[in-house]
Amino acid sequence: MAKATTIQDIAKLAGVSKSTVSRVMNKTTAVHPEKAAAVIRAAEQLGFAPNQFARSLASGRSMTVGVITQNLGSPFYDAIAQGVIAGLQGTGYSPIFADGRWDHVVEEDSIRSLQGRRADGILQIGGQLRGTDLKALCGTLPRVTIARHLPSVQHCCIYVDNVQGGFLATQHLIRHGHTKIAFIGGPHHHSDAKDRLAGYRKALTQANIRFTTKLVLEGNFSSASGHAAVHTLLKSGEEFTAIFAANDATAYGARLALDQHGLRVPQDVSLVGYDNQAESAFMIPPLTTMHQPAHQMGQAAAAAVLEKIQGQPIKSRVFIPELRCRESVATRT
Amino acid sequence: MAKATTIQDIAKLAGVSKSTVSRVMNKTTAVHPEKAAAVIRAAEQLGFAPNQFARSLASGRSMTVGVITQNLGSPFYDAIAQGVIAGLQGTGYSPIFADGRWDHVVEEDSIRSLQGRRADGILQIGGQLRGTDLKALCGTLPRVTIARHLPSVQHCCIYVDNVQGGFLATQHLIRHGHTKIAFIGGPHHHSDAKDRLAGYRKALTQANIRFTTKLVLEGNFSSASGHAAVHTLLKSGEEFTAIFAANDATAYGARLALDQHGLRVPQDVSLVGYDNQAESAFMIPPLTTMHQPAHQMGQAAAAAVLEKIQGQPIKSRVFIPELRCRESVATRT
DNA sequence: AAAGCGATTGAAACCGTTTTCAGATTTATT
DNA sequence: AATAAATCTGAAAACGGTTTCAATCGCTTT
Repeated sequence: MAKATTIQDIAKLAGVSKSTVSRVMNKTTAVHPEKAAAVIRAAEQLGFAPNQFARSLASGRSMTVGVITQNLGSPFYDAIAQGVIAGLQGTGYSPIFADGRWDHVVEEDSIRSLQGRRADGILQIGGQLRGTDLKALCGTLPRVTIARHLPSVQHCCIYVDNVQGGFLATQHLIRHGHTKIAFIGGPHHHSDAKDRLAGYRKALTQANIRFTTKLVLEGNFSSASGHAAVHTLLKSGEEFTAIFAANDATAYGARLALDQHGLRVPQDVSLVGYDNQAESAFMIPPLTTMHQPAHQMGQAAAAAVLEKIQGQPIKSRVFIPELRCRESVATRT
Repeated sequence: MAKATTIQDIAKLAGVSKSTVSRVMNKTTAVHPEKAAAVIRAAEQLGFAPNQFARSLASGRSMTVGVITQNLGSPFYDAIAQGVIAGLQGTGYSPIFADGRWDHVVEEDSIRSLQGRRADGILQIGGQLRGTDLKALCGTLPRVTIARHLPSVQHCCIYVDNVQGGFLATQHLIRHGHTKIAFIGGPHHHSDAKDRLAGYRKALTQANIRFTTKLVLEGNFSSASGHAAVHTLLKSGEEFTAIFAANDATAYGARLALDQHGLRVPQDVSLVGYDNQAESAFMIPPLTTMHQPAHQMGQAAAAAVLEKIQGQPIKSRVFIPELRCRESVATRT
């Protein structure tokens, strides 16, 4: 490969020293305007792209932030990742991704690898590692966690209040006259799913509706699990007039199963999802769902980690999900 | 931050020279087993994580491949990106992403930035840059393009045959007795959209069905555009019994618009999409669509660029999309 | 006119590896 | 036993920047 042009080449062409070129590129010290111009001209002429490795090695800063993702491919997490990318745009910092696959071990490896690449900060999207482990692993490396709340005060988390989200969704159904509301959740151990369930129970309690485990089904955030859950529910014979699904994908599956059993939405069964996935507005009928500002959270987290890298103290931030009313909920008469 | 341990520290602790430590770490030359053991012990004791920057700077290889994405957030491209990640897993190479946003200028900047990070290879997903520009920009840097066909022989492309895809989708409708088939495409200048349209026309021609521009609508791959297109189509008064949408998102929008006009799918209008997005299997009715092996393409591309980095010659590869028959197409009687 | 000061500048050290080169030690070959 | 070949090893030179340090220059201040 044609050897890349270096700072040295530019120095020669512009008739100055390496140091001066470096100063022009980084604006760290004033240089004579005339020489600066010459340097810039030379750089353009040679198509100079500074070697980030050399730069990082010398300066000790890598100008990257490590992003630990889990299951890419899920709309909510994808949107966060895109928010992170957007938030880093134009800051001089580049994201470098490592996948944790919701697995302690893989996640730890990923962090190690990011450390090897000397990331200046860590952005953790979801994940399994407890706060203390994370702390032990990263030391004082600036880090912020997205979409997860770690109780450690030291740790900055940008997350949404899932209890409140579950509460609002359920309350919406209750306000439309529903009392027999099924909940299709996520895996029992998943904290988001647990929180949404807690919100569901809270709304029930507040409305003096008796909670019954017969109306809560376990899913795994997939459409297939929503589909299966509705079959199970119908077979159980338990009555219900509404379903709150722990995410939109689950709601899609539930919707299809209802249709296959001849139940109409919303006339026979009302349906509320969670995530406000792009497709939801075009479902039949358009799905009422909880909107989470995922993109915005990603951006906020990017900004936060940058501040932290600059040594500023930052605080955790919690977002409140919002109800998006569409047409999948009907009033129970 | 506590200064990271270096190869030098290990050398001192193990009583050997830096060179020897390096050799042990990389297994480049045999070293006396006893010394090697001492080095390994020392490394573990100190929790050594080699500085990738220094390593890359010295060796000239970065062990990264630059991935240029366009609009992240679209299922097809996302799936490719995930395939790339999967394909790189365990190879020692890490992906580093840069977004091109379907914009010449941004894309060029992204490539520059990747060059600054001294990526060993470039993986371009979609994009605008013509082959020649790309070549001028990257020089001999190994690169492969995904989901786009650049005619330059020198260039390796991993793509799907969109003409064939459009043909198969349309043929499927024709075989079910449809002759008045509308096509909701993408932007006129988008090559995927153009190719799918070409396939549509080819199928029509082969079946001796007259092509009319009144049945082709311009969309932009969004659900909203599909929704709008159906409104336009219905208002135009042009008869049709089937719709072929250039992607699934467009099909969702079309589906909703049909529903809002009291038209049933598939009884009144048959519908075929393109992409086989995860949600499509759970639409009402489940959507018949063209499946593209996106994940597989991403993996293939990752493997290809790795081979190219190792100096092996590689060739372009074209995938054929497959029809996934579900329930959105009915036989016209 | 001597001294002091700020603005510029280049030389050289340094960042943590890899890699080349040559020397030292062993082992194999005649 | 002498020589050649193979095996290990450390010193030192890259790699391409940043940063410290001291020096130079042109002015301003006593």
